[in-house]
Amino acid sequence: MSPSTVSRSFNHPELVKANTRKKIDAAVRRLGYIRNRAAQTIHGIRSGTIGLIVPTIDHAIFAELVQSFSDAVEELGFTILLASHGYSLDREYALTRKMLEHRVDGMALIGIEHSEDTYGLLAQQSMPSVLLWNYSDDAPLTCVGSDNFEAGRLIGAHVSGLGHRDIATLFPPLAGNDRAQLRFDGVKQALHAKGLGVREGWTFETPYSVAAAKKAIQALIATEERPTAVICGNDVLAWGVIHGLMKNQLSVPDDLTVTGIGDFKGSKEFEPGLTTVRIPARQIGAQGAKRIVDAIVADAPVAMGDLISPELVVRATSARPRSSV
Amino acid sequence: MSPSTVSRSFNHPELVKANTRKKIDAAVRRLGYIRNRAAQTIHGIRSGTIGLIVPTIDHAIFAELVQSFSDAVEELGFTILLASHGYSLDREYALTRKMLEHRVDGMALIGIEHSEDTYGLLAQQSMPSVLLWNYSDDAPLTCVGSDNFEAGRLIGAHVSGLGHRDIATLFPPLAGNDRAQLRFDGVKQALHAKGLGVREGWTFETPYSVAAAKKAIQALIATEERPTAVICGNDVLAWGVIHGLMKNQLSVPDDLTVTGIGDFKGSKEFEPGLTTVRIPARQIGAQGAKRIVDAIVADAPVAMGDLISPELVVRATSARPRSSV
DNA sequence: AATAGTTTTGCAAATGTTTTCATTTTGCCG
DNA sequence: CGGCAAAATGAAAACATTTGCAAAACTATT
Repeated sequence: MSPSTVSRSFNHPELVKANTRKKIDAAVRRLGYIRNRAAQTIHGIRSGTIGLIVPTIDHAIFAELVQSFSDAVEELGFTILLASHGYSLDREYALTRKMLEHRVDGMALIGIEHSEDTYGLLAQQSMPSVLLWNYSDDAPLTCVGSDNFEAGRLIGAHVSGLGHRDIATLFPPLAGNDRAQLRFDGVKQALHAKGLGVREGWTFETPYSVAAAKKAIQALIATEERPTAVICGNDVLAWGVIHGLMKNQLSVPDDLTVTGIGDFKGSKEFEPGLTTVRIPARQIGAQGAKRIVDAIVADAPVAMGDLISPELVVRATSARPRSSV
Repeated sequence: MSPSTVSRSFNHPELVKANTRKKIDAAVRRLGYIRNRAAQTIHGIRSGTIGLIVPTIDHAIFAELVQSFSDAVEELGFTILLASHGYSLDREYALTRKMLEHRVDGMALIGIEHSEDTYGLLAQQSMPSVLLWNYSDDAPLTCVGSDNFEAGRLIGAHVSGLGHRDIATLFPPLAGNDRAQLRFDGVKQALHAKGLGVREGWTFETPYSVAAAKKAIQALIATEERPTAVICGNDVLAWGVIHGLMKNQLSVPDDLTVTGIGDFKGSKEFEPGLTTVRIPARQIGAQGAKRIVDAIVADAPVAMGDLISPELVVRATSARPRSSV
């Protein structure tokens, strides 16, 4: 009947007599009582929330990641505080602060590049944190993700290995986006290894959308010289390119090879099936969730990260260039 | 220097001397102090969080909705507590409870169909709430969304108006999904109005994925008789159908008319452009956020809902059936 | 029936903040 | 420079809960 007993009945039921517990349960139901986690939280008890800040939820990639992360985290009894920063690392800092005010038990961010302030904040509050999506051995925090440089390298090697020499690239804006930057670097390295470079004027940067990519490729093919291959920074851009080419009666891969990175849902089923590099979003989300929750409940520093290897997936949008056949 | 002054300096800066405020700010920075919203919350002060529960984040539609809702809500100073129930209304109830324990200031749910318990809980806690995505005049709570029945009717009328008689439908599972159910009802009504029915054995239900739709349509066209049109419950299924047909060298719309519902990002740019019904997810998200925040800050019951009309978008995947040309 | 032990319950302090009220400080005017 | 109002600060109560400790209520043993 006293608050203490009610509290115990919720948190340590074995300490209260079955009979009292029953009475309490009845009263709780009758009054529609819902316990106040905010009041628990100020006792240093875990809030049961984990902050997740992504650049955007709008894109296929992150949606899949958020979903799997959220599933895994809920499974383990936590709830997600979600926010998106629209590729602004300053905004990311502000959002991180806000989540700390809410006393989240842990934080997950996308990528390894973050503002000094953000890193400082997390360290200073000794907040269990994990970086998702990209992996690097020397990241300042535990990370669970793929090697985006390697992903770029794989696709660059594949395309150049097919004999392409005139290669264009289409990437989302690289600033403040280490994932895209690393992929791009990987592509360049693979081409250099074959003595190739990306031609000046054939490296395009467009917003992350089918529409933008479609427009960009149509501008490109309207010019005199055409590349024989277009390496895209992700699958959405590749879809846009393919549709742009279809629109102009150009055939993939006969006229141009087009590749993506990511292997988003649907990329396999599309016709023609997209050649890409698989970055398993679901696995990253699930594994990342496990890591952070482990760190929280064990109250131990977050353990080593996980490298989830990217994997080349050759389907039907890449082929030898026509001239070289 | 006393807690009271610090508190005032944060919440009513005009009440503290500029000089003291400066000292406090310095100390705050030096110590890395972050104020504890949980402790504020127990004073009946708003928590600054809004609960959003969706069936899944994984699909294009909801991702877009979540993004726009989240953007609008952040703009207004709130943070989102996000969870997904995987189309289980019981799970939705449990998640709602959890969010109430976290003392969210408001709740947003998808669709109008929810468990008795969920509605009871929200009413009993007099929690400001809004239902997103679907609109109905006699919903138990304010809703901001489109008229999904009308969406179905529009596309049904369009397809039958083109002269199609042999029409198949491909929908996601209807149980516990009022949006899909209403669309389907709308399609049926439009066909009945023309004296048509959906043929027994030509109403398909598949999971919500390109892969599943592709598989389903390939099974269908392998049979003797083929429909001349396939009405899909959403754009993702339509994409799957189109790719399935392409795979089998069938042409859209020459061999079959294929339509979607939703007008997802990309549907316009895909080749051929998808005929569909636009349900403006961004607008719904933004408007829904506005409604709920208004209700929270005004401390008034959530006002009337908003009907955001669906709109037929005829592109290149629908045409008169060949036989009737 | 008294004792000892065990189980169950309640009391009180503590948590980090806000707010009301009272007290102190400041600034101004004569 | 004294007095007074206004401005700034602090002390204390309040919020909903948890927890250590003590009291109370049982149970079992003699």
